[in-house]
Amino acid sequence: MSAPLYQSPKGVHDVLPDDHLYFSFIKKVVRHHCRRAGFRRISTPMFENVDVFTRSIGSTSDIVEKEMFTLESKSGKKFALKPEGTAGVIRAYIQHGMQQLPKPIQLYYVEPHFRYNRPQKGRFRQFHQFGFELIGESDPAVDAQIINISHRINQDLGIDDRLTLQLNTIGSMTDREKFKEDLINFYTGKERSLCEDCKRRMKENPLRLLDCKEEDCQILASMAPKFENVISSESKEHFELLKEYLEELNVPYELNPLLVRGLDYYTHTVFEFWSKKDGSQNATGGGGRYDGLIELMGGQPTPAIGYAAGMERTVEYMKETGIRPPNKDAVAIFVAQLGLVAKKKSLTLINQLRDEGLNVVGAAGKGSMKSQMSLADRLGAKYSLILGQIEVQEGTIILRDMNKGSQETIPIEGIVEKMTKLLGGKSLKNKKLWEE
RNA sequence: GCGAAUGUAGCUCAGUUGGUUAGAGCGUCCGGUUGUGGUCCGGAAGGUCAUGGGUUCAAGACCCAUCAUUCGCCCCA
Repeated sequence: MSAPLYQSPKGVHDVLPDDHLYFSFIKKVVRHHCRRAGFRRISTPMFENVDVFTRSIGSTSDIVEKEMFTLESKSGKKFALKPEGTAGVIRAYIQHGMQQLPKPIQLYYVEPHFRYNRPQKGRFRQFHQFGFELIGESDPAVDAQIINISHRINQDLGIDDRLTLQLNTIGSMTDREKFKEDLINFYTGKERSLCEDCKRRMKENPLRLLDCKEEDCQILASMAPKFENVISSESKEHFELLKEYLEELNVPYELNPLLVRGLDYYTHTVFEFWSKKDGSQNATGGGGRYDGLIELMGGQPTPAIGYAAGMERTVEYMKETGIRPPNKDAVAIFVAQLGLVAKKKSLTLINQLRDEGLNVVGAAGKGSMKSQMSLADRLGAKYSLILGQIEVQEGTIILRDMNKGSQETIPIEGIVEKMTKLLGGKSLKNKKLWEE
């Protein structure tokens, strides 16, 4: 590739028309499921005060430590491009007094997000996520419903077979703090037997110590304190009920005691959808309960749970699975024309056909019949309508079936109705689009 | 943030141990005599060989830097 004068910065990409077929389809499926379940769409700004993220996600998490795109205003205010969706939604929830609204509050979003990390397969600096949050209900039945919706979305996108649902509970904030302490106590004095990564983990993310692949670390991990001994009976019961509900809903899951999420605000239920091929490396989405977050951000103590998934990864899995999204852009009719009078007539004809809700393209320039037909072919038009001087004079038009390669000359009178019938258009004539 | 590989036309790639005007297939455009696509045939356009330096009489090929992509690690969507 010879370098163009300008190219997109590292790790960020254009979404080209072919990929938008997938994006549109994913959005449609997400919207469908969210609406059915009472979620309403929200968009939060592309950037927030940096504190919104450091406070919620946790200042020691990787996302905050090294993956945030930060901006600074002339007056020295610090902002950050949003690295994930939940923090902004919760900020908006508190700011707009949604605490006063009847619970639960259910919100969904489809937005770009930004993380400054080294690009890789399925990992970009700008990427898109859809997600949903349910605020104000702590019952495990809600956890089951949220997981069920994400599972159903995967099913409708055709990628469910490629994924496994990993499920775990990480207890309450205090359970977890206690457990971290226990782990650190246990590992203190044993640092010599740990690999370099684990020495680092001990300081930064002790829960990950249990997840190491090194043999020596695994031996130690097997002797380490168990989370079962720390978890509160309340959290345990919550998890037991959740599992029952998931079985009732027929949602298959795998228990994964080592599943930890990278954001600090999670409590109790955590889950991720892992690729069967790449494991956690390419999780398509994940979520969990965050009962402490709203209070942490200055609101009333309120339980909540959410899920978010990456669109780019979803598209990748759809492609690998061979799922082709429907092409709503497909051209139904191509109108070819020859001569000035015919061209004039074809302009109104094209308009009339479009008013019937059909996708219609006509030759704009002055190409030959040959080049017009070839264009019709490449656009994948089902039918071509051909209007020349002779037809204009005779009051006829040629209707060509592009797949069969056959054509007939018919009266131009009633052609719009005929085409609408043939292609099943959805008339937009005399209809205000907002009345739909 | 760490380690490694790659970078030749819109796309997929050739390009011999450095040697004159840089190649193919696909795609694009135009033709194959009147107003008809998908096949076939012919022709054309399109590349300062990612960018910038350096070595050499000579560099797409060798060296360095930069940029981008890809693959591991870390982490995550």
